[in-house]
Order: sequence, then structure tokens, then C-alpha cells
Amino acid sequence: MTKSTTSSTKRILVIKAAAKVFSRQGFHQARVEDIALAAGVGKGTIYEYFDSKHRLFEEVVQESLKFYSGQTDAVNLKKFSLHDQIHHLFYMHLKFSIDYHDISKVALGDYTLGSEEIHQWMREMRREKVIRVKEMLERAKETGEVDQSLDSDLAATLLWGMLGVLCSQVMWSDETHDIDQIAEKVAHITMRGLGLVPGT
Amino acid sequence: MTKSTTSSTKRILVIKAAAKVFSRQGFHQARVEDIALAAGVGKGTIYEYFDSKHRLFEEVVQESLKFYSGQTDAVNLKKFSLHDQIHHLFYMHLKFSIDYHDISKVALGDYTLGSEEIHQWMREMRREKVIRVKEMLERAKETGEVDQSLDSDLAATLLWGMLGVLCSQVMWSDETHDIDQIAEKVAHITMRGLGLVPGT
Amino acid sequence: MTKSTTSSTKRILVIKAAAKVFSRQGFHQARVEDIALAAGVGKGTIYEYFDSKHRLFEEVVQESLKFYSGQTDAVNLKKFSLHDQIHHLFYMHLKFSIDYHDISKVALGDYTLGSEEIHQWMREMRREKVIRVKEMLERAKETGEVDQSLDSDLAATLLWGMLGVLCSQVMWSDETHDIDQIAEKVAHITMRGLGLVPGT
Amino acid sequence: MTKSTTSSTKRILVIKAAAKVFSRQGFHQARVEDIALAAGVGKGTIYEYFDSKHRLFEEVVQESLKFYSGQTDAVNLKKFSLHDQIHHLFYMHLKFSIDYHDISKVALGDYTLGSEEIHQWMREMRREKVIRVKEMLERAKETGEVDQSLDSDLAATLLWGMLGVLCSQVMWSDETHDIDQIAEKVAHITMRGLGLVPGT
DNA sequence: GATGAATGAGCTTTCATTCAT
DNA sequence: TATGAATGAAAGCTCATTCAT
Repeated sequence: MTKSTTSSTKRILVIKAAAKVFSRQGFHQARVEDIALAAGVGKGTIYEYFDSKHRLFEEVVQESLKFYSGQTDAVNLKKFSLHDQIHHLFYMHLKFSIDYHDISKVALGDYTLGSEEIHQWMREMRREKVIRVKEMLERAKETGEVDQSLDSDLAATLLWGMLGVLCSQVMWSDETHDIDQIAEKVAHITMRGLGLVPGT
Repeated sequence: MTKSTTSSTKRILVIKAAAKVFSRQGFHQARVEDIALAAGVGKGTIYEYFDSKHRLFEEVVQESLKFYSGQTDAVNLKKFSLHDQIHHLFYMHLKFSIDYHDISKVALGDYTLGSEEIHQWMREMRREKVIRVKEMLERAKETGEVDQSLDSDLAATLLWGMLGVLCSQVMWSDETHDIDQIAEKVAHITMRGLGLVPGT
Repeated sequence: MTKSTTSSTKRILVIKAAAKVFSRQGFHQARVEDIALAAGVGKGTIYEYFDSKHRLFEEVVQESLKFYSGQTDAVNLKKFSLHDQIHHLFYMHLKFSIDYHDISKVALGDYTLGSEEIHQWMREMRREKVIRVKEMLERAKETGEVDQSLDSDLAATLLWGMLGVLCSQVMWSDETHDIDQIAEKVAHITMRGLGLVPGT
Repeated sequence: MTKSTTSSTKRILVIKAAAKVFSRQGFHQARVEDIALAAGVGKGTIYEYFDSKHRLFEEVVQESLKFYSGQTDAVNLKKFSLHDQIHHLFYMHLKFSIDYHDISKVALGDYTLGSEEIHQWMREMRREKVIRVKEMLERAKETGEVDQSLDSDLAATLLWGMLGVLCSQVMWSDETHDIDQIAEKVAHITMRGLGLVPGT
């Protein structure tokens, strides 16, 4: 029997260690013993709090997603210009990717494995995120910042894709990045496009 | 002892079967026996051609990347407008994702596992691809289609990100997509940006 | 350190709970935690009174055997006829099997496991029991109720065997049994044999 | 996937080794590795032929029961006197217990563990055996060798109980037994009973 | 004394790899 | 060359036992 969901210190300790190990080694490579070691507890202790390695993984992902959402949803910028909103969107995500490297890898990872359940969460989370972006664009249509004819669904997906590459690039590279500058550039490119608009 | 790299019929047979199995089950879930079964050969035969499961996986990825590059690089469109080049870029990749579903999943997959070596290839391949896109943008700068101030590195990366989401979306969804229309819309958005440019 | 053999209340509590659990699940299936739960004490408490699960089991068996012997030896019927003594022997054991189901299963169980020590007890206990029956038969020889040529050792063993099947049958079946009638029939068959004696 | 039921040499080898180990150590004490060692094969080989330790155990029991039944049912003695039939019944079983010590222990063992399925088999097998004995008695009633009033069900059970103790006694003791003599004595006691019939 | 969270030895089981045929 | 039966290292998981509270 697993202990109650009450957030005991040990439980959190294990989740954090697991996030680190899973993000580095992936699910299959990570040995339960590695996680125990990283958490500074015995192998058996993990099974006091989680039914199985699989379940632990799912909890780590879920927890990461929750934290991720909490962090990146935080600010509501409805009153700002679309340009600023996009800037902020990228800035926030890039910052998160840097600050919470491990969690980020787990939350954004492309987990082929895992119960259908976990896939469900990730798809849902992504959809939710994309929908949030889409709503942002819809609002911009209303204010006239964006053309009515824009396929906001597609555009939101594209923004999400850009967000993805940049985050993973930032996560994996060793260099330090000026994420504010990157966010600004992205916002600019996104708003104006690549094409040279005559008379600008 | 492993056979020479010479492409024997059996060898190719195994690689193809492996691509299918790996793309469906992922590296760890895929059992060598599954691959042997899918290839219609004995388990031992695989080891005649590949040193280990790991090596086989690497060869599959390498082969997939090669084939992928071959297919998506195929056309040279230097003389076309940037808009058309982008259109074509997306069209080609989307078409490839649909036509070669299995290979696509292997080639674009986010393989956390695997030797550093394989990661190397994938990063290299990606960089190469991104560079190709970057060059495309650089040429457009020269022709005046794009502003000199554009950070073509960043822009190329963003394009690559958009390419990624769309391909995976197309790969995983069950619906049929009008990829020509998608490509067109993407090209439009990419060129003009989201912002409503006054006087258009 | 284990407590003195002094029968504390807790100690008895645990033994009783253990008897129940062991009789239902067998030694290996029974978890120490199950027993603790059944006894309404903490897991650690059991180790205050018993050195190990094994020792606890041994004590349970020993205690059960003691109780069993106490109950079934109780009456001394030397002055009765052999027929009546046999009747009583079976009646007593059958009654015990029904009344003390759990203890019975432990006391009569065929424990393949366990220290040689415990096997020793069980064999000794059995031998003792068989000897008691043998003595009964020997006395019957003296009174002329039984032929001098009878192999009383063998006969006692056979009676013990009959006792065994009947008890286990009564223990495991759900029906209610008229054990007095059974005892009577057994006594009859045992005394007269199966063969139809001419002139009876 | 387990290999076909075809009686391959290895399969039988493992079953025999398992019978030996299980009969000595019991199910839980026996380690799969012990069995592999006893069979002179690798640990993994066992899993080529059996899905699990549990399944192996069940097959061993089933096989033992089958063999046991085959051996002890062999002779049909309907035309002999009841005395001779009983003699033979005991002789056969005792001989089997001695000749096939291991199998005997598995076939007659009191397995508390194991799937309900295996319990089913054992109960069925026992019932079948008892019924066979009962039929023997019923036939004897018809020929007038036995009193019509005999509770043949009970008597058969009692015989089965006697058979049990004797077999286990023979199995566990180190002495050599004159089983023909034992069988003769048992037949005598069984037929005539313990009671001294006046005028015999 | 009493507890139950923590532990790790020990077990079952999987599956990549070998090798006799 | 091709095979698949045989193998054993490696990993997940259980649970008797300990010990800080």
C-alpha cells in the first residue's frame, strides 16, 4: 500500500531526485537504485511512496507539468499589446527552461513510453497551452492587431513549435543566452514576418 | 564478426523492419526478437549484420536521416521567391512525414537514449538542416526580399521549430491534411507576420 | 532482546492473531504486517516478543500443539471398553477440529518448511499421540478385547491416519457433521472390520 | 511465449529436477536457480519452457499426479477377494512411495499455497481415488463379502487415511520396510477389525 | 514499551547475446 | 550462412527486520 498523498518531505525529496535522474537518463536507463541514491534514501523507501517505477515516473511528469503550468501561466497580460504578450510568452518559457532545467526536460520531453494515461496528460497540457495562445491571438483579432483572416489555430501551433525549439536549444546548450533579447527578436519576427514590407 | 557495410538484401530487410518496430515501440520496448520476426529472419541473423541492438538502432537512425535528407533536400529552388521556397520546404517535409511515417518518427524522434554518438549525428543533421534554411534566408537578404537586420540564425531555428510541430502533428493525428494548403498558410504567415501591417 | 517467556497479555494476543493468519495463509504467504494488523499492534511490537517471524511461527505451533494435547488428552477412559475409547478418541479430535479450527490447522498441518527443530516437535508430538493409542491397544490386549497377535504399533498408526483424514475433512468442508455418529461408525468399523464375519 | 507442450527432453529434465527440489524444499524455499542448477541448465532456460515459477510448480504437481494415478491405477483386481484387493491397494501405494519418493511427496503433499486451480486438481484426484476405493467396497457388498449396512463412503475415506499415514511414514523413515508384510497386516486388520471376534 | 518509516538482501523475471548445429 | 535454444547479467520489487522517536 502506498502512503497517503500528503506531501511528506520524503515524498518530495524522491520526486525531485527522480526528476533529475529521469531527465538525464530517460525512463528506461534510470535505475530505481540510482534514484534512491540521488535522493539519499534506500531503494525500498521509494516503494513506500510509489507503487512502481512507472507510477513514480508518472507522478514526476504530472508534478512537473503542474509546476510548469503554474510558473508559465502566472502572468495575465491581456491589456498589453500582442507584441508584448508574445515577448513575454517566450521570455517566461525560456526563463523557466533555464531555471528549472530538469523539470523542463521532463515536462517538455517527448515520452514515447508510459501509460496511455500519461500521454493523455501531455497532450491535454499541450492542447491547453496552445489554446491559451490561440485565445491570445483571437483577442488580438478583436482589437484589430491581427487580420481577421488569420488561421489562429495554425498560428498558435506554429508559435508553440518555435517555443519548443528555443527552449530545448537553451536547455541543451552550454552557452548563456540573453533571453530577453531573444524574446524581443522573436516577437519582432513573429509580428512583422520575414518579408520586407515595402515602405517600412 | 560484422559484415562489410555493403548493402546486402538481408541487411536492408532488417533495417527496414527495425525502423518500423523502433518507430512504434521505441528503442527499449522493441525486442530484438520482434525485429527478427518483422524482418522474417532468425534472431541470430541480425547479429550477423549488426554488432548489437544499439548498433542496429544507430544504423537505422543514420539510414533514416540519410534517406530523409535525400528526400527533403532533393529540390533546389534557389531561383524561386522566398515565399515559394518556404512553401516548398514545408510541403516537402509534411509530405515526407506522411509518406514515410516510420522513418520520420525515427529521424525526428527525440532520442534521450543512445550513445553520445547518435546524439551527435542528430544534432549535426539538425544543424545542417537549419544551416540550409539559414542560407536560404541569407540569399533572400541579398535579393532584398528580407531585411538585412534579420537574425537569420534565429529565424532559421524558428522555421525549424515550426516544421517540427507540424510534422509531428501530421504524423500523430488520424485526420488527413491538405498539406499544400497548410504550406501555403505557413508561408504567408511566415512572410507577413501576425501583425496587421497598415496599408495592406 | 526478547521478553521472558512469561505470558504477557500482548504476547498471547500476538500468538492468537498469528495462529489465525498462519492457518489461513500459510507461513510464507503470511506477512508480519498482517499479523500485527490482526493483533492490533504495531509491526515492531511483534519483535519485542519474538526474535523473528520464524520463531513466532514455532511458538505458535508449539502453543497450538500444547493446547491441542491438553484438550484431546483431557479425559482418561481406561476403564471403558475399547469400542468406547475409540469412539471417544475420534469424537474428541473431531470436536477439537471444529471448535478450534485455526489451531487445528496449525497443529495438524504438514509443515514442509521450518527449522528441523519444529519438525522434531511435530514428529515427537505425533509419536507421543500414536504411543498413547498404542498403549490403549496394549491394555485392550491384556483385557482380552484384542488378539495378542495384533501389531499394535501398526494399528495405532492406522488409527492415527483415520483420525487425520476425518479431521481435515471436517475442517475443510462447509457442511455440519454429526460427529457423534461418525465416531460411532468409525468405532464400529474399527472394531469389527470390513469383513462379514460369519455368524454375526 | 512458452514452447509447445511437445515433450522435449529439456522440458522433462526440468520437470524432474523441479520435482526433486520442490519435494525437498517446498515451493517457497525452492529458488528457481536451485532448480536450474539441479537440472543442469541455465536459469533462463526454465523460462523458455514455463511461464513462471508458479506455473512450473503446477505442471510438476499435475505431472506427478498423472504419473501417480497411472502407476497406482494400473491393475484391475475386480475378480480377487476384498482382502486381496486391499492388500494390493496398500502394496501398490507403498511401493510407489518408495520407488518414486520425490514425485510421491509432490503428489501427496498438502499444498496450502498455489492457485485455486491446483487445489482443484488435488481435491479431484483425491475424490477420484476415494471413489475408486468406495466402488471396490460397493462391489464387495454385492458379493456378500461386506455387510450391506456399511457406510462405504466413510470406510473408503478411512482407508485413504490409512494409506496416507503409511505412505508418508515409509517416505520419511530411513529404515527399509517389508511392504508386502505391511500390506498383509493392514488387509487383515481392515478385514477383521481390532475386536476379538468370539469363535474365530 | 510501542511504533512504523526506512532499509537492503534476496528473489523472480526479462532479454540481448552467443554458439552449436 | 542462418538459426533459435540456451544463457546469465541486470533490474524491479517484496518484506523481514531495525531503530529513532
